[in-house]
Amino acid sequence: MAAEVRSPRERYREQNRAEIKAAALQQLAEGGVQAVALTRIAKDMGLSGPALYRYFAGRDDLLGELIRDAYNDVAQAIAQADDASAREARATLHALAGAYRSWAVAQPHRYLLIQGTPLPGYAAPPDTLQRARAVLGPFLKVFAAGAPAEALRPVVAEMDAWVRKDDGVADWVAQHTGLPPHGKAAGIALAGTVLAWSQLHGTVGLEVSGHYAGMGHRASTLLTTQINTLADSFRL
Amino acid sequence: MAAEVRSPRERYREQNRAEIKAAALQQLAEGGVQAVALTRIAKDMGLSGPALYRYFAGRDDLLGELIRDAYNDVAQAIAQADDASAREARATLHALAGAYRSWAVAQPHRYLLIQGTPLPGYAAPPDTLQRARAVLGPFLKVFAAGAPAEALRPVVAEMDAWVRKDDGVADWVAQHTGLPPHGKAAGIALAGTVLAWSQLHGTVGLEVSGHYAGMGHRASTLLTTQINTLADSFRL
DNA sequence: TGTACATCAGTGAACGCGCGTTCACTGATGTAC
DNA sequence: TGTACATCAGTGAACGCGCGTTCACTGATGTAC
Repeated sequence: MAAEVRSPRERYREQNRAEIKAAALQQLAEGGVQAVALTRIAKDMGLSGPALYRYFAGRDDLLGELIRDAYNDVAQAIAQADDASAREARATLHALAGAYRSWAVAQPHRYLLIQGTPLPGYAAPPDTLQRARAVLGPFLKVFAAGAPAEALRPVVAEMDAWVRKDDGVADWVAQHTGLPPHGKAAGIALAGTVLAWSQLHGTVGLEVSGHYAGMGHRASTLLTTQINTLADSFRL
Repeated sequence: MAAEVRSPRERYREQNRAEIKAAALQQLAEGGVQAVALTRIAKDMGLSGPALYRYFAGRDDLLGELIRDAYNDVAQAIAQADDASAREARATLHALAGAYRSWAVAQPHRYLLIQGTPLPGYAAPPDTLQRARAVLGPFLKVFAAGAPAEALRPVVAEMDAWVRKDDGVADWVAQHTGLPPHGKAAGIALAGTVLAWSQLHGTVGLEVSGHYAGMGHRASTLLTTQINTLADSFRL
């Protein structure tokens, strides 16, 4: 990404877009998605309502941007944890899971925006799947070297079949692991990643939704324990 | 529950309440919580809007009822699976988990109503916690006989401390297991239950939110595998 | 069996609200010669 | 350096919508004597 030269107008425009998004995020944090209202954003910024249509095609467009940003942001957080982590597989796994949880806990509304109840009537743009996969990418590499326990065999088998059938997922695996899609390791990597994702969503989703409130445990303990068990079952 | 004698008026009233709730559930299924609108329910039923205030104090009251019902319903589904299941612990666990998932998949909107993104501005009534616990109650009994693996020690320790501190949870455990709150088994039962809950929510929540769409695995395989692994780690 | 009253279901009008979005427009900023 | 034009940001008025909720009221159903 080369730093492009931008005209003053372009810079002004981008700054305003950013300000609109920031206001939208604040409303999201305060009252959920339904509270994100163009009219009110405009008022907050000292603009008239229609002015926002210079920057976004409409409410759905703005929400789509927030979703895009959230995916990119959490993906980046995990990629950073990946870079910064030790080489040892189990430690890396804990780092990745921790980054995922930290991101979510720090901004629950954004986590719920992308992983919570789907927005009724909102049609996700086609690149959403890729963005979602980018988030989980670093997990693939960790599990690729795993040796799954016997009990995990059914999941691995399904993943094997999947990666052979779906070119998109084969590319995804190849990109993060360098593995050919027809080897055993691809299925293992996918199995571990999906299991990790599911368990992450379980722990983090319940925590972020406030369902652990008044319960006598730390979510971090739960997560650490689950990750350890998962690592055990892949002999990492 | 004795079958009480009801006056015609009372029966009429209850039937109407039920019809209102049914209409609300339909709207919930079609457009999420935000689509549940008293005005439109009334129109669907051939009534004027204000008429509904004879039956519910307002929109929040109606939503509260839907939430109550959903908790009761899923709790009953799980209790039934408990009754119908074999005595063997692992089989029972699979039955409970399967019932949970089946209920959720059959009516995703109701699952999301109670386990999805919290409704902004909706204050859950105080008995909600008890209802939520009732759902998970049958799991306690299954895990009470478990022998948790070494890796689970931190979670068990926190649960031990919790059950000693919180009378509500001690009662809950005692009710479903007959265990005294200060024994080892209480903490084990809680640990298994919370872990199961978390993993159930992970699998089912992602499935119900449509995040597995286009993925090459069956959610049931994932769940079965996870439950097996969990049962292994408790030596069930 | 009949009358007087109380309870309850339901109506229609109205209030007040905020929303997304369109449209014709004004004025400022940038660009080409 | 100056002029003519094009582009763009932003406005104000307006449309149309559905919503939750209150209120005074009508008519039907139930109850007490």
